[in-house]
Amino acid sequence: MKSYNDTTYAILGILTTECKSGYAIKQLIDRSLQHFWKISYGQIYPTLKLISQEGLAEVRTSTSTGKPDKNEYYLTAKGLEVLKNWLEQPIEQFPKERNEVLLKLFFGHYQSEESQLLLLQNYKETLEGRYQTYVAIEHAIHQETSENLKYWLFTLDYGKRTTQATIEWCDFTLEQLQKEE
Amino acid sequence: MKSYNDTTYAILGILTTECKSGYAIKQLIDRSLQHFWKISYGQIYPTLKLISQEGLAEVRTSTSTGKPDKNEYYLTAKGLEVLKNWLEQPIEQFPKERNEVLLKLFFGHYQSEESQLLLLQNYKETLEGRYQTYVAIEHAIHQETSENLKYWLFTLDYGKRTTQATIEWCDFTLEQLQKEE
DNA sequence: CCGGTCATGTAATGTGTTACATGATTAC
DNA sequence: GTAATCATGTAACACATTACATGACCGG
Repeated sequence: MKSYNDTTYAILGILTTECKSGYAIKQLIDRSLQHFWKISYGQIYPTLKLISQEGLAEVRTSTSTGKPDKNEYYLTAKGLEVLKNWLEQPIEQFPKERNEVLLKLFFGHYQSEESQLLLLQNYKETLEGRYQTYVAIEHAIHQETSENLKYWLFTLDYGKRTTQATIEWCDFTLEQLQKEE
Repeated sequence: MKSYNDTTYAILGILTTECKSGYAIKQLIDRSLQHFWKISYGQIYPTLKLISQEGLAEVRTSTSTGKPDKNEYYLTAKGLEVLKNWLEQPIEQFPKERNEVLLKLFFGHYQSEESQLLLLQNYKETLEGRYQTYVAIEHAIHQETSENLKYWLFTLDYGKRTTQATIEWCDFTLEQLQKEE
């Protein structure tokens, strides 16, 4: 079976939900998957074009008053098959992040103490904001009765746990840095 | 001040250590920074060329018997200044990872149970291996008396804490998945 | 009338990976 | 002899970001 990149599979997966237009896909990712996936319009629209060219989805243009026209993509049987096949494949390369905060801290010897503290304080604030977002999403989707709910909660739990651990690391590291002053 | 990409700053930072050749840089990153940074030779060698062209480092070729020649790059005053300047700049965009495991789990409704379990079990094993690596590095560098030691331990602590939290999430999620069978 | 949201798309650029090419030495 | 480590580099390709371009509607 022909293989595509992860961006394509992500979009294919989202097309199984209520989100069927480029704009809606961007929104869903930014609002609900932002802690483990990101995407730009520059990827979405060309990929949607590819998906329909490959016969993985059908385009239907829907018009509604008061809003611009939108192109909605509906998965075909072939599209669903490609998605399911990808889901069954093992992952060869487990994710390796690239974290600029850690990179700067690694070279902390050449950095001023103010910058070190500011770096970690800002990171911590960002993480606390994220944590609150996860809690808010959790409450919001708990109402739903989708088949997907269970899995969505798993990914939220991942976000909460790793964010919490990182916040604790920030606290500990800040403490260590301030102790020596 | 002219700005460069993070890869360039990462290399500039490493040139402050004992690692001064392309090969040594690759080794250091793969062995000690692998939980928050990664790089390929296809980035290293062109970037080193850029760094010397910009006058941020000087190249000296060292010959030793039994080994190929190597090009060693020594930071110039300008190079150190550029590095320090970057370290003082705040981070605008805090890291957002892209995690294929979570992406697949998010679409778990379309995945077989075996695949779900295998995905998480493999992920967990990988994480446990990583954790052991961090512990090993921690022991290895504890001997050193470098000025950098403190900061290196902070980044290792980050690795350990977030990996541990993710392992616990794997356990919890696996339990939930198996409960329903 | 201005900013926000809805909506689609392209082009240029930036960044990263992979495959290829080369070749010496060392240890088994 | 053959695999591993040391060592450098390029070219093709894959992938992602950003800026640009367009335009309607709605609320204040």
